[in-house]
Amino acid sequence: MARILITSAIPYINGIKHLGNLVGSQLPADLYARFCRAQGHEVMFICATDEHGTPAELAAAKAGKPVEDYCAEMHQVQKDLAAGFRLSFDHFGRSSSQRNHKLTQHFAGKLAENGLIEEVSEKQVFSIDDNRFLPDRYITGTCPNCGYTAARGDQCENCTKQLDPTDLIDARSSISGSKNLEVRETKHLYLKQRALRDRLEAWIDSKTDWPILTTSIAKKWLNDGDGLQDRGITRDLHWGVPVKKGDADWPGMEGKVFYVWFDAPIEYIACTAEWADAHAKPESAWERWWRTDKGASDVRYVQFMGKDNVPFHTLSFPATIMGSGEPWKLVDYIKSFNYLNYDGGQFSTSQGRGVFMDQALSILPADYWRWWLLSHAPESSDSEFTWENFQVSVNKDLADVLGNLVSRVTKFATSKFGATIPPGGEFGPMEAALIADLGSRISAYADLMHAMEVRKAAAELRAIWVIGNEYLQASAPWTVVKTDPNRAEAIVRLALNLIRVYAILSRPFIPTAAEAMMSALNSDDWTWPDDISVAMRKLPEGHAFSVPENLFRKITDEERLDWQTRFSGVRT
RNA sequence: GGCUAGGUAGCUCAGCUGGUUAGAGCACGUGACUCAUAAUCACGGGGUCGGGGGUUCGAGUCCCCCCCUCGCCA
Repeated sequence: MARILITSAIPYINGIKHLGNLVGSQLPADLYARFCRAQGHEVMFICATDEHGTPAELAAAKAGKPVEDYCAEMHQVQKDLAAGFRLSFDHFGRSSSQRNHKLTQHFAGKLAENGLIEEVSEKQVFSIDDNRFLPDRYITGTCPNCGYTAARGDQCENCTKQLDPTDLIDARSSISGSKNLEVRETKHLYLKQRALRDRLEAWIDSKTDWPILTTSIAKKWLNDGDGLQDRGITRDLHWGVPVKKGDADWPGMEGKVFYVWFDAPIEYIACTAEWADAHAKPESAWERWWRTDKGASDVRYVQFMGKDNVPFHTLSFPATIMGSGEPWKLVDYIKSFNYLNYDGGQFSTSQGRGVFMDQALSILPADYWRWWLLSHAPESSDSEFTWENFQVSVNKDLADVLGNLVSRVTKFATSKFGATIPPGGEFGPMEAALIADLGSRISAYADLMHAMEVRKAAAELRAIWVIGNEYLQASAPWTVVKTDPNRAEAIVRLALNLIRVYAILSRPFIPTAAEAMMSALNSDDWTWPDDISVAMRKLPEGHAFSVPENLFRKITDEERLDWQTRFSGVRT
């Protein structure tokens, strides 16, 4: 039994995530976590909300709420949606937790001790009416280059020229519109990533088993232009982790907070501590996952994320860990995803385009989405959601191939032999062939799941479902029963056992349906079928079972057309 | 403009270091079956592997040029 630490990129607190966000990290991470648990491994599966930063402050202001209240509410919303999608986090924490405050301050203190923090004075635009410094992109004005009147402080979107906020003509705050701005001097902390560049590169180079998508992005940042740059890790904001050096105050940094991208990945660790707190466990309970000097040396740490998050996880966060000089666990494997597009364009949170998690659950149960999203996960390239494809996949794979199989087996068995496992006959050559085929396919499936080949694993699972139908068609118990009832009983006994095995194999993808199957078979034995021959004889003769409700219903053309129209426009 | 990844049957995609008649699922056609959610199973039609050169006994698979899509960056 191995110990596996799994983290999903933490979703930003601001708003409900769309299906593209879901399939890019949380959902495949859940698939892997469920698979590892099913195989009997010890798993710690962590996710949280990423709560700090300007967008959260602005969203709270727009909602007319204190930012603390806004974040607490949105955290609960996201937590409920995660539960709705059956995401099996061991803990769903918050980057605003006290645990994360302490740990973030701790890391900053260690980095300072090791000479990796530099204090830099810089000039930034301060909005007197907003009583805050403005990040460059929250300053609007007229572009001096092309005259575009809505240019941002960092770049003109019209002529793409890079700008400095002070270049803008008629600059104003995009928060309040106020032109009452002035340039003020402010001091910030920089993490000297350059000093860690060679160590980071050596570490990346040692990861020969990582996907090219991951390492190429990291190397680009290490080598492009002047190479890896030092990075500001503080901001002049109110909402965030106050800048401290461990437990001590940081002279000159009063009233400032750490930058959201500094504290967010640290939340992976802090969240595990939150988990321990929530379960009244001692410090050692979470430290054994993260501290290699306290039991984590045998932990395999896997991160899931969209490709846009790769630089932060391959460079920034490792720089924090390495720079601390303490024996924290570094990531062992990064599984990154491309983007899911929506009906010919992109999913867009800001434009409200596509299907969002709450909307998805309001029209169909989680399993339907989980199956489609995972079996079409954007692994090798971007992939595309279309309603036609969704309808066809759900109807064919879930309703016809799997759902109907469960239905035909349980109904036939009940009508001919009653609602117990029939005792007659023996398994013959057909059964032996099926069991042998099943054994090699399950082994292939497990290998793909272990390798996190999500699409291929889904295809293999589907193929495993199909051989159940093939077997039934070939053995034809509905014909055999007329002349040789004992033989028919053996066939049915095998088919019923097969459904229990399918429940185990399918649970990582479609947990709700899998549990319905297991429950219909009146069993609670989720042991992975390493010995398939034993697993196929698990349900004893006379064991009672029931006919479940249809596991999946079909999506009608009318529904598909309705949804297509309903979700074509902008979310309101 | 630079960089990444792609462009393979109507659709969604597999095809590791080049090697027998290019594969899967869906869709389509024919047949079988009737236990089942008009489900299932078998068989079949269909592709000059974006275009053009080149290397090789042999290229979807390597090299060069061009075209197109997507993303990142400047």
